[in-house]
Amino acid sequence: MREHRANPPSERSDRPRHEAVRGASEKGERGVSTVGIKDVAQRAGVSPGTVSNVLNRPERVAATTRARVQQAIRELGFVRNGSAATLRAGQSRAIGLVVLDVGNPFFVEVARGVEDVVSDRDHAVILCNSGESPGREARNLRVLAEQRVRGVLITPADEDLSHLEDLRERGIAVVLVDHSAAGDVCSVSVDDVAGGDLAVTHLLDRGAERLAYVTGPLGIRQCAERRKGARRALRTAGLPARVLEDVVVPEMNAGGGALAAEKLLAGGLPDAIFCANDLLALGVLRALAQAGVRVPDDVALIGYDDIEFSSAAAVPLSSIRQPTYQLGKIATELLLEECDDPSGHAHQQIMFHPELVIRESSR
Amino acid sequence: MREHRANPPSERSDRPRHEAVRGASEKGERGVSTVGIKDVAQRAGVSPGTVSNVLNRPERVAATTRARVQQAIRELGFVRNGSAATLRAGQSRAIGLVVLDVGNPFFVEVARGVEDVVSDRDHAVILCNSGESPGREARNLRVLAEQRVRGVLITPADEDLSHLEDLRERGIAVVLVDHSAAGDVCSVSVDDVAGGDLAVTHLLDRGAERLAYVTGPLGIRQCAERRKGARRALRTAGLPARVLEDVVVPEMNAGGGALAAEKLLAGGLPDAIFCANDLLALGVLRALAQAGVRVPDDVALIGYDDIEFSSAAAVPLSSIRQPTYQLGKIATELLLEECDDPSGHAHQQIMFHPELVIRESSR
DNA sequence: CGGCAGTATTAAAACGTGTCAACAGGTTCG
DNA sequence: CGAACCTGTTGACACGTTTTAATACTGCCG
Repeated sequence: MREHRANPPSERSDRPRHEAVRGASEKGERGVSTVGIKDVAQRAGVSPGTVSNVLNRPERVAATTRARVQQAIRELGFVRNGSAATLRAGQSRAIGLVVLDVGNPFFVEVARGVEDVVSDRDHAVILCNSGESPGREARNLRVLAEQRVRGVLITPADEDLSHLEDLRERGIAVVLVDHSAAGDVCSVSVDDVAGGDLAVTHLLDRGAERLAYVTGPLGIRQCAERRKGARRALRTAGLPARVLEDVVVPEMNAGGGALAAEKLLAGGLPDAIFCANDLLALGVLRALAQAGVRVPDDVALIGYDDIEFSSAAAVPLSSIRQPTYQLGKIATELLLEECDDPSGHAHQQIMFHPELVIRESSR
Repeated sequence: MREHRANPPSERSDRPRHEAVRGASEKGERGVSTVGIKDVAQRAGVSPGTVSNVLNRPERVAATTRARVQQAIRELGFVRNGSAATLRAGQSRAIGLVVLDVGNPFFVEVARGVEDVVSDRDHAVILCNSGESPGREARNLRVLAEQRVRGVLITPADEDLSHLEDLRERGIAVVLVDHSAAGDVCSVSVDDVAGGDLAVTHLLDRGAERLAYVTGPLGIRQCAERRKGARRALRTAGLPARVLEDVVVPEMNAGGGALAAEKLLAGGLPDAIFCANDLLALGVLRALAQAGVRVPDDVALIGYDDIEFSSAAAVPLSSIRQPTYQLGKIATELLLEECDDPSGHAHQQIMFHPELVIRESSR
């Protein structure tokens, strides 16, 4: 097992590849030489083309031949070289999924929906994390383009969708996830304005008079839309926008929530806090508890996404529930449909409706 | 934008590819034809080899030439075809990471460690989820082998490591994560026996006399080792093994925890419960609370992993903390070291020590 | 002015698969 | 009995990049 193939092996012209493979039937002595479709063909006594057919259109080859080839594949331990296949085909059997935060259970659930659909069609999914940074997002997209993925599911980190347009010009289908868009692209989303409205209306019903909205950067569409919904709720109730204070933090996780809570504690607490996601809310909750503030008695709190942990929190968290798994599932179906028939495909914008879940934190 | 390249286009022999690309300088009209290294070369007035050099060893080409090539790349919107590069090189610039559960914050944290190291060396990481199923694990490994990844980081779903041996015979390096192993492979793990001991010793110190161990399948090494540690703690305290009842559930998540709690409620509650991970513990906690059982007054509870949510739980959860991020980081460094110099590489087994974190749930 | 030591660039040969036109052998039909 | 057809199989080529050995160019010294 020497010399696994260091980077520049330089001279390796005269290795007797076939013999090495054939002679290694005792296994363990095989060495690192890869066995290719040709080796299989030789072993099975057919041409490489037939082996390729067995792999890709098994129905076109006679049952007995097929069996012989498959046995040769097993005996030699052949695994198809995906790069060569992709190169030849012009497309890989993979799609990309670019999310804002893999640490967020919301996206993990979306990913489950994606994977379930994709693996049925034996494709693979390449999961990328943009961390809400447009820079990382761009790098991820470049990698996906290099890999020649069939399509990309993405929750964009900002409103600039020009990178996506570039992808589509290259023939890579794109579906927006949790982000609605103008017209000429598929998208699957949840009505965030309605969600924001739902949350704040609930807090107002409960008697809140001074509110805070804890959020990530407003460049992120979800954050901006939920804010819009929140303000709509105020208008409906006949209240001025100034009763809702924005608290913007750079990261939408528990750390960001803690930071927001510090700011609020320093500046005077409101009656009620609406957080742009549950991670923020959990961070706020913990920081408030440490400061001796009682939820919901001193401050009511509501989050967004209804992740699993919310119901198990110190104070079970009210939240806005979204059909998360469905989001991933439908988006993937749309994407694959577009991949399979790009010309006959009509772009769709699908929008789900969110749902209010009331728990202890705002009771 | 018609006909993106449907599956069997059948006749497309005489398309004038070059012209199509060159003529599309107004962009938007470009069509789907891909621009390759040759197009760039032609545009910049150099040979394809030079373009390749600009991409891979910029220092070998004169500054003025380099600039011209880079401009051509921009103008044409060229992105390198990763498959072709991989095919030629025999290896892709990617490593695989196979985890038991992407939904588990423990593995998400490991993944962060991996990604931070890997992106410094501008490689990519392909994240796969085995869902604790050996079958899915095997499929994932096959995909990774097809992609010709440089190496694989894996938390095996069972004790059968033969698939990994196959990979290594193909020249794909393997490092075990959170799993220690015999001798001829690198591994990075945490002493699970010590962790189990720590947890149960703590519960015994607190006065527990009848215990339960809530765990996933004992085929998973972590579960088995933690159990071993738990029993060692009993022996040390001079107690018989039968005071610790095993409650095995199929999935190590909150749902599994709830299931375990039902069983315990039906069969008579113990004094103290040790869960093989925090997700299970959170599930147990919630189910107990619903049944009106108070933690820690009626039952003490301790989890494992110390994920972020544990401290924010309804009853803040005691747990066993592991250096999770480090686990991913060190494992990746080991893997890349082995990839870079397979012959001069000595396999190492690194083992960290876990730490007891006491919170409300066992106070 | 010839030759020399660099440096910059090129041409051509791989890498392993998928595709497609062509063909062999067999069967059915007129 | 030959023609038309069908099924299985074949060979050769193309996919886009990297790499290596060879070649062109540039000053520079003898």
